Amino acid sequence: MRRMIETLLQRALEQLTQEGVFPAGTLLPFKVERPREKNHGDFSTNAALVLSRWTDLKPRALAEKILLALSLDRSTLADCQIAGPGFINFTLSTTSLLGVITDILQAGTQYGRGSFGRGKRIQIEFVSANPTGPMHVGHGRGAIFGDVLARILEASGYEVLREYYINDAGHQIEVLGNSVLYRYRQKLGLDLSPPEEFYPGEYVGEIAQKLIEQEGGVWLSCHVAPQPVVDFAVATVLAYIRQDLDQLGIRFDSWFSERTLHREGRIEQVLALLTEKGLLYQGILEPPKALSATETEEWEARPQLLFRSTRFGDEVDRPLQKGDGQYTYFAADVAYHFDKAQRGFDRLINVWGADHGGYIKRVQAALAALTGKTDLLEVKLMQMVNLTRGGEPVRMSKRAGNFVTLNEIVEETSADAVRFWFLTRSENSGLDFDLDLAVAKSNDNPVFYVQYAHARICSVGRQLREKGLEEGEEADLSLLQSQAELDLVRLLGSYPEIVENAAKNFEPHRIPYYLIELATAFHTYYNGHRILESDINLRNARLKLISAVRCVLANGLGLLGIQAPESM
RNA sequence: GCGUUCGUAGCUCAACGGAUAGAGCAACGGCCUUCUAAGCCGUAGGCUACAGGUUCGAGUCCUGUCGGACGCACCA
Repeated sequence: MRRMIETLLQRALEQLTQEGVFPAGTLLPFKVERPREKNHGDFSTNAALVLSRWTDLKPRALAEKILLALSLDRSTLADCQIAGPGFINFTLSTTSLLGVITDILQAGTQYGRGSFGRGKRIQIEFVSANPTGPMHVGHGRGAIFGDVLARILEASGYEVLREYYINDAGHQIEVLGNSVLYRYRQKLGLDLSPPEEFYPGEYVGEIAQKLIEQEGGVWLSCHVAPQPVVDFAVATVLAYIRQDLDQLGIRFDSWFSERTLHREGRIEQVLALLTEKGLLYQGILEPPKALSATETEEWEARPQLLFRSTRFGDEVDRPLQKGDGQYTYFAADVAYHFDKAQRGFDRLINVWGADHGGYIKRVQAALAALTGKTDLLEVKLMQMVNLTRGGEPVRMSKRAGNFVTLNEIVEETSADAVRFWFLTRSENSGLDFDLDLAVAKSNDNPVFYVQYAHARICSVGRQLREKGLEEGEEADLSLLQSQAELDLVRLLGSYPEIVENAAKNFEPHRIPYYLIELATAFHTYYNGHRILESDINLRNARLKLISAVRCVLANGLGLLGIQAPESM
């Protein structure tokens, strides 16, 4: 419907160009959108406002001309008026408005799906939590965001690959291995002092126990974790992570191991490419400004292998090798992102925590250097989750082992509740998660409100059958005339645009907000109108309407990975 | 110090550069002999942190100030 109005306007503008109102060949941008205020019609365009600068006319005068040039079909567009500073507002005829009910019932689960992403491949990397411990709430936010974004993009026609980057190389992994080995030897009766660095969480002991059960005391005499122990530890932690993800209904298409980059010499390959381009050099970095005076004194200037990321907008050049000659995490990440680029995706999305914000420029610099493309990668930063209990902040530290795991939270509440809670904020605003509120399953979490609307509609269906009645195949929709009914229909009609906007802007939170609005409109309607009227025609028309509502609620909840219960 | 990001009702948050800035919670007052009251209706609550600028039009874009969060080699 919006497209139709756009086309109509386009034609009118072409005509006006021929008449000399606009200079020939000018680009004439304008927008058609649904006005917030409902007495501004069903659709509205800012064309006259935006385009008046190309003419001598005032916006309202130009709007007059556009209006005259429009060839309107009165059976679809009942009214068309100039309002405010020069908006042109379109009002649909009731027949055409009510038509969406039929559209929805025909399309079913397909309603709201779009095709603008068709033929494009998009990769989304998310979670990528280090396999050194269970997932915590912060990971959960990224996990849910990434999962829902993927679903929304798929619903828009994209081919989406969900990938998890496993940081299974580096110092942290050694620490994990040594932590497990320490517990393992302790459990087997050795009296030991803990290693200098180790993870204290309970899960470390569990892994050690499993190791004993599986392999007995073969590693008892080791002081440093041998590779098989490290591998065992990583594999077990990854299994925990998969469990947590399963519990939230999140799956990945691809698990990419950092270690393979090292093992297959991929880092050397990408460094060779950068060398060819003259972007590597041995240099000495300035001490960071953040250091205090004493820290600056301790700063050890040493030559390192550096990448000229400043040429691509980064603040300083970035080291690719550590003092001991090992590659930095960044070096592996350059190789990883080059690999992604070579896999031929049209777009890459990374979902990262806000604490990685300072990392974006250098990765984009690396991609720009290697591929020449500057807009291939989009990074969505998830702001921090502040965990509170009864309003008091809960301090979390992996080092101290006192963090609250994602698993605990999901168990205490539900996957649906956690999903909705996280999704009803835009990703770049901080998020407070109060354990007591979430556990209370109160109305503070509107997921129940939306689900309840769905359950209520299903309940009407049950009532209908209990009374031995049937929903008619055909219904006279023109009987739907009340304000509440038309409001509901308007909302139903806007759903596809909501999904499209969510996909285009990478903003999943638009869906839950829409669903709350739709549920509100439904609850209002339900309280004021009886569906199971004695008049069969009215009843059938209303049944069609609420079936359409049920369908959109189910589709929307489906996009969020949330259940649409038939009863509550 | 530099960078990123945020600042909207008492609280938690919405608002593709559009028209009179909206929800939920909390507060107050109503609605269950009828399809689920996990619901509905109403009242109250705002100089969108502050000051300039761009625009026909700014919570939204630009500059500055104030305040919070996150980050700033040799971790990942």
